[in-house]
Amino acid sequence: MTTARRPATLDDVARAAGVSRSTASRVIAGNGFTSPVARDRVRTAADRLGYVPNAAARALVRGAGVRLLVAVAGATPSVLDDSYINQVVSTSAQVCAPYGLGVTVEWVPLDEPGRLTRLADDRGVAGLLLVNTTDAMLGLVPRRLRGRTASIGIGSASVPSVDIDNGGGTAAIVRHLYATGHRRIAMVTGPPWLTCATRSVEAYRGLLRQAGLPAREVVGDFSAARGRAAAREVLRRWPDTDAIVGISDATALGVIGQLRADGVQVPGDVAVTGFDDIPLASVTALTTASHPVRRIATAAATMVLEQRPVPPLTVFPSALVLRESA
Amino acid sequence: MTTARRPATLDDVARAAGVSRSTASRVIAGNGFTSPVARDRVRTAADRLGYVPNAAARALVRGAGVRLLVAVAGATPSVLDDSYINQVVSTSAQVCAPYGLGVTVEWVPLDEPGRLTRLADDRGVAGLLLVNTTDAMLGLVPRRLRGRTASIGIGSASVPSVDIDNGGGTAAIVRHLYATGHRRIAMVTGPPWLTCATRSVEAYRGLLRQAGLPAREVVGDFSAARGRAAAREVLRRWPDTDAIVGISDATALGVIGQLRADGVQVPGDVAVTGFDDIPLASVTALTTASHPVRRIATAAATMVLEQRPVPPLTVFPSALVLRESA
DNA sequence: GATTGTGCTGGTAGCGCTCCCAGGTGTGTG
DNA sequence: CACACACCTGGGAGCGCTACCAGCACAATC
Repeated sequence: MTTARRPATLDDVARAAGVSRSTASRVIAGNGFTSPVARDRVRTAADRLGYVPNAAARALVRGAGVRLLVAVAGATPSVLDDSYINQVVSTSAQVCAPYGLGVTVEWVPLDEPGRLTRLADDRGVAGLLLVNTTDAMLGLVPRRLRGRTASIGIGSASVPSVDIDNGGGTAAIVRHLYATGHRRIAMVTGPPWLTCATRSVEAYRGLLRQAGLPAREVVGDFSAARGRAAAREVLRRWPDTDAIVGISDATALGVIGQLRADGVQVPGDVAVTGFDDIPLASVTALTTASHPVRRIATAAATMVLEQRPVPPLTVFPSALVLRESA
Repeated sequence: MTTARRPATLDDVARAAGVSRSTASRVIAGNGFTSPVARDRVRTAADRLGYVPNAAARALVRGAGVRLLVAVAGATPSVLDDSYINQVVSTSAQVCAPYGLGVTVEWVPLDEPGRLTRLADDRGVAGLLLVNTTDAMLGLVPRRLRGRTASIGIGSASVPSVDIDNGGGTAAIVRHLYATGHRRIAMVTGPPWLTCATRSVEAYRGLLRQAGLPAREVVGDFSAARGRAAAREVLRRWPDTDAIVGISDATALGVIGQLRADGVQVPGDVAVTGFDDIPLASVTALTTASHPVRRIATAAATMVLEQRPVPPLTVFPSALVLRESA
């Protein structure tokens, strides 16, 4: 409305409201004593001038930082292209917006966890979101950011974390396969250094051991491409396999693509399951387990932004989603 | 290595290097005259102290802003959940990281483009990335941010834009269908208000008209769910359809899912094509056109960050990707 | 009436940085 | 030898904001 050549500052607001800058600051920031009269006048003036607090100035004086750093561990920088990571970043950005904070993603090489320290030492970093967290990273969070850090996908005492119940989800899947008569169940796993992936594998192993069945594992990396190759490897090593558990939906879709290309019927000859329940899973009729990434990311980002002191570990349940591939 | 209780400031660096703060600033920021000796001493001191410039202070004095705003137009806030948007946000965040800038996403309702002004008026906003841009939005970019704005997916004189060649990609697909003998070609379109989606539709219409064939259009929205419903509608209205062009891969996969569920052979009875070449397209053997979202987003974000004055419109070519669905 | 609160206000010192300006050197030109 | 002009430096102001502190009024208490 106002033809603001120069955007309004707190001084402008204070002058327009006929109070001091201090009072205006108190009203806007909402701390300290203010009379109803002053409150009202400052608010009106601010509205009229279209005043928007300057995030940089506020951050500077508060020593607060202006962005959330999403630090993703991985073997190569290409982890950042992953759709899971994309969702975490995008969701965090949504959560941060109302706080006037931005989001930044960075890759932390597996063999150089120290990179985390360097990245997080930037005073512009207001909080830390650890993804694909390794144990090494937990010890490298700068003291300044303790209490402003959360991890997605690892259980830890030092840093609050939020995760899906990988073990539970995988167990439900394996139980379902067993219940439907499968006895020669293979798994395409995730990278072994990833705690959350490991939990799935452990659930798989545990259940098979309990049933007196041998495990058949091929290492994967969540990708569809690796899933294709892994499918071949599984059938080469154990040709009588009648079910393949994928660590992710992408993996499973890769497996299915390869099997069908090789003339193997799914689920006729081999049942295949995924994990994540991505939108395409319903279209491709994939049996999978739910993985509400956005809810997880929202919970984690909120933990950081609000400095929730209490819940050290939040676990979202994973529900079995039955479709046709198994 | 230094036990930095308090993080190093430029003053600390200057003191350690034995120069004034001004000189240190010049060396770090890399502008103004500095002697090789001073440069070296300052750099060494900065390294030793682990100095990282304070983004907030820098932004404050430069009047610069601390984050890139990705503004996405759409009917509902759920556009922000879209995987395409996720990729744009995530890629932008990667591009912004080295600049010390964060990223924020916000939804601009179709029926309230003015929201854009309010969001962009925040002084913390250093640049603007418009996605799913409508004409109304172009006029609402605050003056302060002209020249710090780019649009993904619209051709416009007022704002530099970068986009995929939707028309060319779709034309290549339609030509391929025609060349392989299809004459009753339907299309599941995108939302009509979206310029970039419209270009695809126009290419489709133009080519059919040229060939003397009637257009068969059903409105979609890029989603797989809508694709399923649209497939039904196409076959209900034009039962003899022998090819369906999807506006996106998700749409196409939805179409395929529904067709197969209804006992229609793909590509035997009906050929189906997508657009985007998402990772799963190769797994599902979908014929499609490439759409390098990350390269597009990188180009757009870079335009904003570096204030490229020159290229008003960058168009990435879209290549036909032949697979088995058509 | 003196004293202690309680509620509110304005002045002011910075947060860490950049940038302008006034100066300092040293080298070349009239 | 004066002068211009390059290159380089330090001093200092100030970006917009918050937080601290002193101070004022008014009421409640002794």
